[in-house]
Amino acid sequence: MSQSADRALAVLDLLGAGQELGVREIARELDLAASIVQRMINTLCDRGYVERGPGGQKYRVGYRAFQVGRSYLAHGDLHAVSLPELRTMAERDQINAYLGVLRGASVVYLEALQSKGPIAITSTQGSSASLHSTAFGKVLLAELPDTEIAAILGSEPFQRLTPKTKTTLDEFMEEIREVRRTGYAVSDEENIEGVFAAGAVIRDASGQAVASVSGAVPRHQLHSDGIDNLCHIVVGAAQRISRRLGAAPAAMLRTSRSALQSS
Amino acid sequence: MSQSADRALAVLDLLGAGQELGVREIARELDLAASIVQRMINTLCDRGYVERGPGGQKYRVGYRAFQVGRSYLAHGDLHAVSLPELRTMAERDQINAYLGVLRGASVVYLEALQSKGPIAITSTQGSSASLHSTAFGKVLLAELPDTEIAAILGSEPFQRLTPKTKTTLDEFMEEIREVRRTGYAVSDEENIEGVFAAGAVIRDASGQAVASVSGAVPRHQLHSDGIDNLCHIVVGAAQRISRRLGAAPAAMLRTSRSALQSS
DNA sequence: CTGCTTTGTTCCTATTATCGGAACACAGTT
DNA sequence: AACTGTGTTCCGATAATAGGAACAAAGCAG
Repeated sequence: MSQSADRALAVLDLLGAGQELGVREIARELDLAASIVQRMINTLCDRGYVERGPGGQKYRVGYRAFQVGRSYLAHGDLHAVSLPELRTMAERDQINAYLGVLRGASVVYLEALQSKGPIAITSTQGSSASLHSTAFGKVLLAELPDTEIAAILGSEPFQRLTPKTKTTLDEFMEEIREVRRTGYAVSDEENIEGVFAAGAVIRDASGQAVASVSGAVPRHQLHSDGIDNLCHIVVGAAQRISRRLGAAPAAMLRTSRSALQSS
Repeated sequence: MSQSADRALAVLDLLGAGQELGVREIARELDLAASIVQRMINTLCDRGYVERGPGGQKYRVGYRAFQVGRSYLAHGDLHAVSLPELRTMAERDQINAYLGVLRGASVVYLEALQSKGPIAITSTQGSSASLHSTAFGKVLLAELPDTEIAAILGSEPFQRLTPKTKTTLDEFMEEIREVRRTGYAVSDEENIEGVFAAGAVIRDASGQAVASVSGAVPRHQLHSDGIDNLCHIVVGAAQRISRRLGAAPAAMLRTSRSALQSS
């Protein structure tokens, strides 16, 4: 809506990818005149959202963006309440523990705790993952009406991430129905090869699904009853978090079809 | 420099304080017309930097700000290299461990690990602290020329945070000389009552001070030789981190007077 | 050393996007 | 029902922005 503001944010978006960029480099990428980018950079620098890299030539994300972004976790009690549960999963149960929310067409990881196990699964706090291949995505999408799910997932075939990734809407909706019945979702090497994950939704006091917990372990590490065990731990954690957010125990069972958000 | 972009960032800054605000509320705070704020909010929302609160009326920081802000830690190896050292401090040595950088007239905490000890010291990742009262501030300022220190600290008397806070430039510079001699700094209940902290700088491959480690413990928890022990641990951690960043062992001893950054 | 290229940065004015008061729709209160 | 708050939309005068061109400095190849 506001061109200048939008361009400034576009610059920030670009730098948010992680690497340092020069003014003309950014200009080329965004297809803008260097002088425009220069002005945006200056404005962003003045407010600390962008800063010069060590070399003094290129620019990168600034400390203010870090501070402001951090405050995202402070809204509500979600993060604070979930952290102890995630820690337990990671430390006691040796499960990689994640907290995520549905934003746009992705899951955004609010927290990602790595267990001390042998294999490191590399999803970090702040990163995002696709919806059709993760337990996160299934469990969060299951809350929405079918038409909306299709709209969010977009055109088929969905991106194939592993041989086991489900790439058609039919396959996916089949599983969504299962998720709605059982109250949890699994991803059996559909997102990352060799990784098995389970997820369950977290509800707030109004009964709406606001986030999701997920636990992931190396596939080969699972014993015979390992899957049931993993699902049990994840569902239990999600329920305890929901209860501490004020969700009524009864509400945690029902599958709310109301929209999570609009946009 | 760019008015619109600056105003959009001002809105983000305001929301970054943590609470949800309405359009007119923001307009009043920033002394702008509601329609301007509305346009900025729309732009910020489109890009995910701002989102509607659960109520649907007010606005808050969005997930994109979180993601972009997170990428601040990915620059260089500083955070990744420091984390294990901080963990050791927190878990093995029962010390609250912090990693901070000098930005503007404050220390910004890149990491804040709480030890499992009895007393929780509440400085969180992303928060900031004053320079004149913390070990962080002393050790980072000691790298700069005297005139610049005075400029950054601003007008006397400095804000009194505890009875032991040093509030005059003379007192402070006295201590800075001591810091330059010993290579580390302490804050004896100068920032928070009952808290004793020690800090040491981290240098990168070029020998420049880029950050600082600090360890804090409850004052009464210190034994007779506790202070020496704390300082030793902190200095050791800072040196190991510096070495892993490529700093030459010799460079870690010298007190660089070169400017850390301009602005 | 010199010319070529690329960088960040500044200048300037036609143009265009922004400003912001006023008006609207809705919600909660009195 | 009148009032006061909210978020949101409209639109013409106006002021801020756009962006090509020019500059200084740095890096590199010949």
